Amino acid sequence: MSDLTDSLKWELKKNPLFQDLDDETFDRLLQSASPKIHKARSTVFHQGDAGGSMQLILSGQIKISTVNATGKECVLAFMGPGDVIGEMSMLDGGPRTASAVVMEQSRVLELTRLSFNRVLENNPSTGVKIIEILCKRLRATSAMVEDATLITAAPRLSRTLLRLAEQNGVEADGGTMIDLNLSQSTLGAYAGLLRESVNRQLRAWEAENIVAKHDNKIVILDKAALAEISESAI
Amino acid sequence: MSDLTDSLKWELKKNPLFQDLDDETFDRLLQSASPKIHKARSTVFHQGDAGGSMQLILSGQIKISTVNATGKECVLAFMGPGDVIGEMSMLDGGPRTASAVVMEQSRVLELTRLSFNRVLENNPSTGVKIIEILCKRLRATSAMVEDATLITAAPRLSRTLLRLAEQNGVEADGGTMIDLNLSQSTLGAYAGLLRESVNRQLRAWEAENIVAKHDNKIVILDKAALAEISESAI
DNA sequence: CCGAATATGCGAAAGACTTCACAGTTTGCG
DNA sequence: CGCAAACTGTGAAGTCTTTCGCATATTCGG
Repeated sequence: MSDLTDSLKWELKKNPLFQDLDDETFDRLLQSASPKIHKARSTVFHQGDAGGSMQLILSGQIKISTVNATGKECVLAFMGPGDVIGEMSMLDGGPRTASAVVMEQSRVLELTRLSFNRVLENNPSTGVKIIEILCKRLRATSAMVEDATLITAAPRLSRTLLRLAEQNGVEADGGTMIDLNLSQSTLGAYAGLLRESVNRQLRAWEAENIVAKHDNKIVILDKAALAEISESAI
Repeated sequence: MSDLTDSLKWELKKNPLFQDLDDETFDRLLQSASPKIHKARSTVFHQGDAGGSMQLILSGQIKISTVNATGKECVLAFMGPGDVIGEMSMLDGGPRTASAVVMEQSRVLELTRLSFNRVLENNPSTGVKIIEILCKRLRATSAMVEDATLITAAPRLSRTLLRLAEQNGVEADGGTMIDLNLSQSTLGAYAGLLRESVNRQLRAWEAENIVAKHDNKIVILDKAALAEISESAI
């Protein structure tokens, strides 16, 4: 029996993934779904694990990242409320290609493959929603590949910031603030750069009033300048 | 009216994408599908275009790649017989994120969104096939992101070669031959390296009997050595 | 069959990032 | 409130790739 509150159910109903489901199907799906709290720095699932479930993020921030043999981290995505994570392994049965590490304490709803597949078999429109999610991921990941082939740090970081601004930007202080608690190391792992390089580049841009810091978050002051630096990509 | 031959139809039936379709649905889908020949160096679709169709490759080789503002190419994938390309834009209606450039004269079957959506709406299992295709793409692309964050040329190229060997490898000459006609530039654009770097690294490995050339194709002689170089990733 | 375009093979110099080392600062938890 | 752990900010040296320039080979088309 699920212990989901009505207000949570009502909240979930707004998620596109569930919008086309009739009440009965929706309720049945939620009965086998379990809400969980994950503390900061904990891991929702590990790279290499078998993945029989996906998680819908209700609150918090989670990063999807891998660590290679030498200990180098590579961040693939930052996910927040409304996003689902782990759907790939749930869908194709393959192992987790990356770990999900909690950046800010998060509340997630775990959906099992069994219950979700039942929905999928009988609701073609849910399949379409999943396809949309996967396409969106694929577009984001392809963009990362392109950016990652750039050589120098400036265009790489500028593209990364612009991408983050689109996904997590909020208007503030005469600029676009990237609403994530990012350390320079984590940003580096996402951009494919060393922490030191990120630091130096960011400081240089601060001096030029292209970016600023507020609340430990990055604010893009001069988007046009960043865009131009992006274009100068080598 | 489609001019597909019976032998072609029979061939298509074997593609997993169509396996679960009943004959009537299959025939209807093929009626609005058109077979096309594309010559080497031609483009099946352009980056930025609106994409209302996907292409099933019947024969040939096609590379999926982007070119940035500075003219630098980034190859996302090499696709061959049995693969579909362009499905992402067909499915989500977004613009093409990359161009499809023909490497060897190719025969493709073009499927339109309209006809395919009709199948999708009535055949949940086709949705599942598409989901599988997208998951596979996503795994491949994520792996590329990881590899691309590596700094030095040797591990990057070694991982690229191992990945290509898995996808397009055939046993030959006491090693695994990568069955693609790749120029060093193209390989570089795929690995995120300059043509010169690819050349130097390949020559070095040839001297160490780790790889060899046959028919202008790369043969991996010592997979273990390449794997070890991969692990030494920085 | 030949010529033009494309690919390959190198070498040397220059530049950018990485590495390593350390100090100061901030955060988080007891 | 205070300590420990993380994070930030920098400097200098070293390394590797990039860049530039050519010569040779190959390929494709006329």
